[in-house]
Amino acid sequence: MLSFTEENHLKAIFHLSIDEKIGVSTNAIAQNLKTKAPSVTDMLKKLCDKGLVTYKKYQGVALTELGRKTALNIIRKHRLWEVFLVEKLNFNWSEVHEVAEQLEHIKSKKLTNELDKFLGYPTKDPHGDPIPNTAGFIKYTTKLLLSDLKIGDKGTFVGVKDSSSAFLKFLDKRKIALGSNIKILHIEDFDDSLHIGMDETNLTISMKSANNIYVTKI
Amino acid sequence: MLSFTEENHLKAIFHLSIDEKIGVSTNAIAQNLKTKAPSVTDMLKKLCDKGLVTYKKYQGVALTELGRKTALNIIRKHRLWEVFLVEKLNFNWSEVHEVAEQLEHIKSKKLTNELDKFLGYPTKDPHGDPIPNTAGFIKYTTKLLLSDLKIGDKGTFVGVKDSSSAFLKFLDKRKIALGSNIKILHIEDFDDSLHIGMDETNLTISMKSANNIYVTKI
DNA sequence: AAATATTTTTATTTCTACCTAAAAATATCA
DNA sequence: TGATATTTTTAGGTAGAAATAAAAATATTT
Repeated sequence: MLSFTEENHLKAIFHLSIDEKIGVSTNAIAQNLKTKAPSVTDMLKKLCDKGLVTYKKYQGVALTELGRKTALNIIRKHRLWEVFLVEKLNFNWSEVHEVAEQLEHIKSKKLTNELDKFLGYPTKDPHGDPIPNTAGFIKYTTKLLLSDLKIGDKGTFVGVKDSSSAFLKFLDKRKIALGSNIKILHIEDFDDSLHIGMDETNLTISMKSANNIYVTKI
Repeated sequence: MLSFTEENHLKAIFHLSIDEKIGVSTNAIAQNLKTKAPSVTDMLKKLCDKGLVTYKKYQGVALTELGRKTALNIIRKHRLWEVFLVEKLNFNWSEVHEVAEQLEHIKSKKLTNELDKFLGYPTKDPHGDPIPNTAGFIKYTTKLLLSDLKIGDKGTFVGVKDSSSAFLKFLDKRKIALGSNIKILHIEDFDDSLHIGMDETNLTISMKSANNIYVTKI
């Protein structure tokens, strides 16, 4: 039985492994979990002993197959709960994270699987992130950043990279929601800001924002 | 922000105060929480410092008004989750307790209140126990034990005293469910066992079982 | 009421999850 | 490459939640 802290470390390592091809660094984990490097080192030794990560001093960590499965199960729970909160309990997508961080640690296979069934086996969470299945299989869809599109391109908004509450509220205010169709009308030379056309209105967003928006080309 | 352990102690003290008119004993709490007396003593000091209980060495504890409100909020969450598990996720009433013990510690007012709304503001949990409202008000209904009925009396099964999984499964096997109407047909002199009539069938149950079944007289 | 039994508390220890400060290893750069 | 900077680890310490063993207080019994 893993502690909350152990589970959180596995999750952090999983998320940080996405980009990094090499081992995940101690500092990166510490930053992610808002803790300090020595605490992480201690935990890595423990997780290594438990066979959840491969860890060698000064070389960073990687998840073992078991560790990966475990991390994916936590992420599965997190995302299913997010769907529940938004679809059944009237939560906004910007408020679900904090509560899901607690709910993801509830231990009951039956709970998770029945919740999945109750929600109709959703494949995406409210931020567009894929929900792993029971076996820990995760179906990634190819998506690109809005900032990768050229003038004239059209895309459908399918997810966010940074799902901070502030950014999600920013999108709400501009009525940019999952499924919105976006066309690149113009890119400002001066500051790279994007003029985009949406179903009803046109608006301007910064390059920084465009870098946090995932789209699929249409 | 209270820890799980602190919350569990408050809950234990609440439950143990129901019968006991005097302060709740350290040993009773230890037994209830499957921990040891010295651990409880430590916790009582802490809870006293936080203004949640009144505690004097060797005199037992009682909840303060704040402690009572806090305990009732945890119980409210526990029972709402039990309803959710049974009504939405196909759990049997004998399997909900363990999971609800985890879910009751999730901290989010919005979650609790939205769950309450989602469930249609239930007033009873799957075992017939009343669900406190947001203000910590709990509506007790007068009920008596099946063992208090006399021959010829009729009652409706409205709750269990001992809600252990084993006892609940025992009731399932005999098709005794909340709402069942029971008539006392005969009481055996020899061992006090009860012959009871239910909607369809007649059966015999022990006095010990009858002592765990709450009914309202009809 | 004294002797005995029980309960509760104190003292001390363990384990987990953190921390700071210092040492060791690795990385960077001029 | 050597000096410097950064990262990571070790060492040692704090705080919370538990435990055991022993002491102190309360209850019970004869």
